[in-house]
Amino acid sequence: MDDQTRMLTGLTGLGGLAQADVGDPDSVRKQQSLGQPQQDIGDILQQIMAITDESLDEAQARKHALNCHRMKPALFSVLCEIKEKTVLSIRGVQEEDPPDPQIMRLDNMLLAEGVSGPEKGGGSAAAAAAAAAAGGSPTDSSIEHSDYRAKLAQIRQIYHSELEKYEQACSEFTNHVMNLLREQSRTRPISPKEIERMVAIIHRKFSSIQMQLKQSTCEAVMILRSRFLDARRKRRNFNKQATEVLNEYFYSHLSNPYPSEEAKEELAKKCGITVSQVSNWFGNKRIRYKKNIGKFQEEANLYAVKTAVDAANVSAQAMYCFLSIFVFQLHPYK
DNA sequence: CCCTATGATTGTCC
DNA sequence: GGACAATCATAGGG
Repeated sequence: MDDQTRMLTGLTGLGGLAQADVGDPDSVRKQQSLGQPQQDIGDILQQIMAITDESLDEAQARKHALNCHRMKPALFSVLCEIKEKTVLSIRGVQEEDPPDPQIMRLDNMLLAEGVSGPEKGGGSAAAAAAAAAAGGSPTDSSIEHSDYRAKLAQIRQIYHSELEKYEQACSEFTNHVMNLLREQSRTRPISPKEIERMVAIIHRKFSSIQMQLKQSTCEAVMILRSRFLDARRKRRNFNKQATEVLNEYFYSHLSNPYPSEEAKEELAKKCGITVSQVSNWFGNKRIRYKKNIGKFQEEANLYAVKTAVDAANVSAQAMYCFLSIFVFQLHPYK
């Protein structure tokens, strides 16, 4: 049982006492006489304990009786005071929550993606950014571009309608609770401060729901982005010459196929691809070669022969030169 | 249409 | 931050 419920139960219990008192003016005098305070407290406790067994109607009647009781205002203020001292002082301090970093991240992302921002600029800007990031030419991406925009708009629309629903539900619920508390504050010791805090609690609850909405919207946008922007979807094989250059390097450095940063740049330039593409290529090549050396044997031989021939060409020239000199030395002036 | 090749991404490890 | 391993998604050949 929480504090408030306990307080309510206690008061309705007193209401029961009050009802009995109203019916019998003598009992007030009896109660006020110093002779039987123990007895009275016993009665009150008895009734408090009994209240949970009563029906709603009975409780209502007791509440009404309490409201009419002449001691009620005094009792009420005492209860308020006690409550203020205990409950509020314990819990009333650690409020004022700072802005949640998680929700701020989500907000920023939704804004950046054009979901939560102003209607027009955001979405198309994001789509344009998307197209640019994808590296596609404006013409060939225009179909996907508009598709992307349409899907984003759909997400946006769902997001806003859900948000509106949540906000409406939140304010409806808040109003309902506030009215209820105001109504009850006529019988229970509820201060305005407490109502305020209850509203804050409700808002926190609803904002956690809102966060879930934001979270799932972000996920949807990420999925959409990945569907449209994932470079794997736009993969093109490198041209033959580029593959040749890369393979030549790979097989001629088979004992240590790790090109330096400079070598990568050189290869990238030769092949007309980016350095990271070179890195990807070597990463893929190394792992795939290692996994199945047999499969690559033929290719390896091919490039080995190729480089051998190249080397031979060079050495043949050298050899010819050397031999010429040698022969010249053997047979000068011949 | 299925299967393999291949470029890119993601997550993990050092 | 790079290497690696697993995986994705498409290209391309039969």
